[in-house]
Amino acid sequence: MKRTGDLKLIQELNRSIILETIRKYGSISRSEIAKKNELSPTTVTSAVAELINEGYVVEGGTGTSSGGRKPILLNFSPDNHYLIGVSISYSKITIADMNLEAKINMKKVYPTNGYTGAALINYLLQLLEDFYAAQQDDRQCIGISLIIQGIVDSKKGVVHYNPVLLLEDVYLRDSVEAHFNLPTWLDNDTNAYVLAEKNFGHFQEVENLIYITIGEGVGSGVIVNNMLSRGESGGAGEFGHTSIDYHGELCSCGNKGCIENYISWPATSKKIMKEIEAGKETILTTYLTSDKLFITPSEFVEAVHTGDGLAVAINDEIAEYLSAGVVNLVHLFNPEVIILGGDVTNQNQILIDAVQQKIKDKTLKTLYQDVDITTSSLGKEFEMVGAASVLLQDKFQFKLTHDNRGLKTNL
Amino acid sequence: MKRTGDLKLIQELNRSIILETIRKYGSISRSEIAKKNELSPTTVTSAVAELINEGYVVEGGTGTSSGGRKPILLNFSPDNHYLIGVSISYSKITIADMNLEAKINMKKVYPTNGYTGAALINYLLQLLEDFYAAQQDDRQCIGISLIIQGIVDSKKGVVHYNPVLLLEDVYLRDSVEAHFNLPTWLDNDTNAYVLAEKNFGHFQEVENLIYITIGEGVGSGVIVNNMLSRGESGGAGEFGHTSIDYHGELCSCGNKGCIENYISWPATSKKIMKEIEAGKETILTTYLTSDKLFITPSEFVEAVHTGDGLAVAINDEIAEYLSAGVVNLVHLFNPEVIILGGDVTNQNQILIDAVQQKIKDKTLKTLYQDVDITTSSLGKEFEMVGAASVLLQDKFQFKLTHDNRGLKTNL
DNA sequence: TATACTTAATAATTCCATTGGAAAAAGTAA
DNA sequence: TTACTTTTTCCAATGGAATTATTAAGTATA
Repeated sequence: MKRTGDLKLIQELNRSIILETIRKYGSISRSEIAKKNELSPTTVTSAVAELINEGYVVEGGTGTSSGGRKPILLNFSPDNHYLIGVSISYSKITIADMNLEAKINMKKVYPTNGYTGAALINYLLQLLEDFYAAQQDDRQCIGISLIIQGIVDSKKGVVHYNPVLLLEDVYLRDSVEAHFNLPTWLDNDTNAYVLAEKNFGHFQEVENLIYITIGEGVGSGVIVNNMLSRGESGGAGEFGHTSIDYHGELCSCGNKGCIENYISWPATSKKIMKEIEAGKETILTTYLTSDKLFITPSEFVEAVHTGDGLAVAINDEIAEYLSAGVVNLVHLFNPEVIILGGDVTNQNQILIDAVQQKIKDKTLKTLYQDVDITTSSLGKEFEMVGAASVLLQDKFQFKLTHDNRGLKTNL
Repeated sequence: MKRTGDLKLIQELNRSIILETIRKYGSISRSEIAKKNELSPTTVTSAVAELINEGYVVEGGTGTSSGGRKPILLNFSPDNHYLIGVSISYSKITIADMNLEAKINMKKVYPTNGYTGAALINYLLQLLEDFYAAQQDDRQCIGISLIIQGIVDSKKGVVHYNPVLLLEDVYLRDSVEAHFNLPTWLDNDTNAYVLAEKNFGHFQEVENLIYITIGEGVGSGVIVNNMLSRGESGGAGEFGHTSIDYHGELCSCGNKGCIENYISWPATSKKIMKEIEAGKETILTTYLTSDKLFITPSEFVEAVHTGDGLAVAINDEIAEYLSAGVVNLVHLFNPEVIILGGDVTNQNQILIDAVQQKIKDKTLKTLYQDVDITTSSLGKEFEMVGAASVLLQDKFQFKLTHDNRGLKTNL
C-alpha cells in the first residue's frame, strides 16, 4: 500500500530535509537552512526545537554577521544515540558500536571458529548479547545493522545464499530483532560499502554509482537514481558472475568466463604461484617462507610498486580483464563513478589508472566522458561504516521522487 | 533542490493515488477508493470532484448494494484530453494523437526522405505543425512526446548521439516546446518501450524489468526499483554494446565482441546471405527475387517455424549468443522479467524458449528462479504506446519512496 | 553616543487539506 | 411502515506550513 498524504507526512519530510541539511553543512543557522530549502523560518524553528529536544541537534556558538543579529549555529549531535554494526565474513565476525556519524566507539573482532549454518547464528547471537550487555551508558540504541556476503534480501531480512557459511534462506533479521527487541537491518556487504561511499564518502552527490570489490570473490554494489539496486530477491550486482569470455573457463555458477575466475585474489594467487613454481624470477619469492607458503594481496601490490616484472605483468592482466567487465557496466549503467575496492585494488593506483586508460577506447565516447574510475574514499573501517550506512540510510534518508524531472503541479 | 512538504504536496499525492486507483480498477465507488487507500471518504469526495471538473473522471451508473445506498461508480475518462506521440526512426517519422489510455485516434507515417541533422529537425517541425493544425476539436492537448534511437538525455531534452540521423547534442525538446508552446517530452525509444510495458502491458506490478530490442541494432530499457535507469547522461541500457567475448570482433564503438555484432538483424542477415551464396540449401532462397535481394526478419522467423535447417541453426545461434548477454543482465539486475522485443524476436517463441532454456544452467539458481524471459505484451502499436507512456508516466505517476522498506514514522 | 539599518529568531495569525462526526441520500430487509 | 445499511456530503476541528509582525542582537555611520 502506498503511503497517502497527511500532515504527518509533511512534517516528517521537512524534518528529514532539515536534519539532512544540518548533517551535511555542519554549523549552519536556522535562517540559512530555511533559505537553502525554501522553507519558512518558522517551520525550521519548530522542527529544530524538536530535533534539539530529541538530541539529534545542538546549538553551538554564533556565526559572523555582516550587519545584523548574529546567527545561532546548529550542529548535528551524533553522540546521543548509537547503533551496533555487525560484519559477518568468512573468517571473522566484527561488532562495533558507533555514533550517528559512523564513528566507532568500541570494536571487537572474533574468529568464526569454523562455525557454519545454525551454529554460526547461535554463536553470533551469543557474541552480540555479550557486546550489547557491555554497553552500559545512557545513550539510546537506535538499532542493529548486519552485513554479510552472498545473496541477501534486505526487504525480507533473509540470507538467501551463502555457500561458504552454509546459510540458505535464513531469516537472520527477524531472529536478531526478536532476540534484542531492537530494530534490525540486514544487507549484502557490497551494498553496504556503496551506501557508505554515498553517505560518508566523497560521492554524496553522485546519483549513479558502482562499487566493485575484488578480494576472495568479486562483487559489486550499484546505486541507480540515488537508490540501491537490489533486484527482485537481493541478487543484483553479482558482477563477479558476469562473463567476459563466451568461450572461457567453466565457473562454479555454471556460466563460462565469469570475471571472478580471472581477477579474484584466489585466481591471481594461483597464477603467481604457478609462475614461481615454473622458476620465474620475481621479488615475490622473498615473501615466501617455510612457514608461509602463500602471498598476500598487499604483498602483491607492494611488488607491483617496486616494478617487479611478474607482478607488473599480472597486475596489467587484471586491469585488462577487469576493464572488459567495467566497459559492460558503463554501457549498461552509464554511471558517474566506479569505485574499485577490496584487497587487490587497495593502494593499487597503478591498477586503477590502467583500467581508466584501457576502457577509453572501448567505450562509447559520450559515456566515457561521464565516468570516473577511482578508489574508495573511506578508510580501513569501511566495513563498519558500511553497516552503519545501511541503517542510517533507511532511517533518515527520506526522499520524494517523481520519475526524473522533479515534482510538478501539473495534475 | 528537493521538494519540501506542504499542503499542496499532500493534495497532489492523494489526487494522484486516487486517479491511479480509478485508472487501475475501472468502475469503482468513492467509498471503495477510500477503503483501498486508507483515505477518508471526504478526501476522496473532494479530490474526485476536482478530477470530474477537469475531465479526468466521469460518474457512470451505479453498482450493486448489499443493503444500503447504491454506490455511484467512477470511471477514468481518457477522451477529454489528448497527447501527440512522435517516433523518429532511421527510415520514418510516425506521428499520432492518442487519448490518455494511449489509444490512437489518427496516425500518420512519413518517410524520413534521407533527411539528417538540422534538415531532419526542420522537416519534423513542419510535419508536426501540419499534424497539430489538423487537430481541430475541443479536446485539450496535454503535450507532445518524442522518442528516438540513440543516447538521449531526457532530463535535459537532448539527443546526445544518433550517428545514423547525424544528431549530436541537439536540444530537440526545447525546440519543439518553444515552437508549439506545449509541454514536451523526449526519450530514448527502448526506454519508452519498457515504460509502455510497465504502464500498459502485463508487467505493471514488476519492479525490476528489462526490455531488450533486437533489430537494426540491439538496445535495452531497464527499470530498477520501479524507475527507469537512465544513467548520468541518458546512456544507460546500451546492451548492444556489452561484450560477450573478450577475444571477439572489433565493434564500431571500439570494444571487442559486442553482442550487437552477433545478433542484430544486419549481422544475422549477412550470415544468411553468406550461407546462401555458399550454396546452402534453404527455403530462405524462395524469398529472394531479382527485385528483392534481401530477406526480412519476419521471413526469417517464418522459415524458422517451417523447420528450415539453416534458419533453425542460425536462430539457435542467436539464442546462444543472446543468452550469454542475458545471463550477465540477470546477474547484474536480478530482474523479475526480461522482455525480448524487436523484429527478430517478434512471433519467434522458439527463440524465447531457447533463451529461457539456455540461461538455466548458466545462472545462479536463486536468480534464475526469479526471472521470466518473455515476449512483449503490447501489440504492433508499441512505438506510439511507448511515446505516450513517457509523457503519462511523468505527468501522472507520482510516488513516494523511502529506500526499500516503505515509509515509517521513526525519526 | 545616538540613530538608522541589517539580519536572525520567534510569536501571532492566517491558510488550507485532511479528518472525524453528523447528516443527508438512497437504498435493502422484514 | 419501520429499522437498518451503505454511500456520499457537509461542517467544524485539527495541525501542519506560510505570512506578517515583533523582538533580539548585532553593524555602520554621523
